[in-house]
Amino acid sequence: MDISNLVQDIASNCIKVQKKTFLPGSVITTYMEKRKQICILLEGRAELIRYDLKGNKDIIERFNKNAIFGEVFHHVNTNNELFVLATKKCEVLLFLYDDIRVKCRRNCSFHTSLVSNLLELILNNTISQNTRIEILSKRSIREKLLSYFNILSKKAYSKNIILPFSLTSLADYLSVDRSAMMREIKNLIDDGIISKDGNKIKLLY
Amino acid sequence: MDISNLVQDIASNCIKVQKKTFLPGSVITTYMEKRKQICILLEGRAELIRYDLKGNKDIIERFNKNAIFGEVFHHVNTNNELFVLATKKCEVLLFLYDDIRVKCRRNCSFHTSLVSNLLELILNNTISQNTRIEILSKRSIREKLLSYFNILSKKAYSKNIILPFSLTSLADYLSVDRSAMMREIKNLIDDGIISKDGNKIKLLY
DNA sequence: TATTTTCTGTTGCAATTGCAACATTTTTTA
DNA sequence: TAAAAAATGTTGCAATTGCAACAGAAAATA
Repeated sequence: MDISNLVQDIASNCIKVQKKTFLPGSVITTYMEKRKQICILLEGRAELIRYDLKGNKDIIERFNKNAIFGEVFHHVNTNNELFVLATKKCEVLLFLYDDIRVKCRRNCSFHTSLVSNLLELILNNTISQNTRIEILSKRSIREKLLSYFNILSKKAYSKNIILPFSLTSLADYLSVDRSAMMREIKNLIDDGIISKDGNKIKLLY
Repeated sequence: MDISNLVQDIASNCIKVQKKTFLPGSVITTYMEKRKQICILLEGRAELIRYDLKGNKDIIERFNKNAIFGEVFHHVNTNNELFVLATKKCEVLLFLYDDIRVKCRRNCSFHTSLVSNLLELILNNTISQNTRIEILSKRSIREKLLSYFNILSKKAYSKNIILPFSLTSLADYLSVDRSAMMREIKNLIDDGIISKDGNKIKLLY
């Protein structure tokens, strides 16, 4: 999908869509009840975070290019605020869901196209979410790892896969303790189920 | 959201949207690569299932009224087929994503409205998914339970909550062993954090 | 290039969890 | 309403996991 056309259109159209730049460390948005904001990350990297009761920083999600996020996608409560922080320089499209939904009824072609683009972005997001849920549903670290490796393998049409992020991030994604995950990876290697060279994994079954 | 208008419209319109009835036990759809089907459950109850390597029936998701599902939402592989089975009598709307996406560009008001409705359904689905992911991300059964109870409590604006499904289903939803969950619920009661009467839970903090 | 930060890898230990196997109660179905 | 099925509740035990605390390698930054 190409969002650049969309951005072009926006420049010459009516609804309240903002394009903004955020420097690393700055707050792109906060989620608070009933604002229904949608953001599209055109460029850069950001994190959805929350500070828990003990004051620990809790990274809930990481966003890369083409990610779509915002409070419309979350059940937000007043007493646990969520922030989106830029971790690299970000270009972001910001608008309100209601602006899209309501004005669409006027049958303006631009909005139709925006909704259609939106649909595609959200759909991609949904697929990733379903994948993650399926992995998180597994009961053991071993099953989580294998399930994740299988998905990567099928996407790549190969038994040789390259982890798209660091092992530390992988542990976050699988939502398990990193050292326990490392131990389990070692077990998988010892059991002859996989082999590993850096961030390259080979499935041996 | 009211989907009945949408269904009415469909009767008098052009795209290939089917409305079908399924009896309990029958297969509503199977997910196979690259068909991009979308289904909306107007009435009834269904389950997304898979048979794992050992032949165990694996319930991946449960669908109720207004649920939206279909292979567009999943990364599907040829060798692990997914089925949607009706568990009660179901009324289902079936169509292909591409039929919606492509014809929308012709700027027909019905399709615009369908896409807009679709957007809303998918958005609801995304919110549920994010909620579930947040819960599944917790490392212990206790945290999972509390996190889930909190969400229910905030939705209900009350410390008194009613579980929307059985404890057995709750264990499935949290993706933990049922007996271990029961034990942890007892611990929460013993520690004076919650009280419980049947499917009614009271948060004591 | 030197220094700081992040990432990888490892281990012991205690706590949590899944599993299996029950009895009992409630709900559904014939 | 009787019988079957599903849900609840409980427990011991073994396996898995998280946690803490390291050391060394690699990457990022000044």
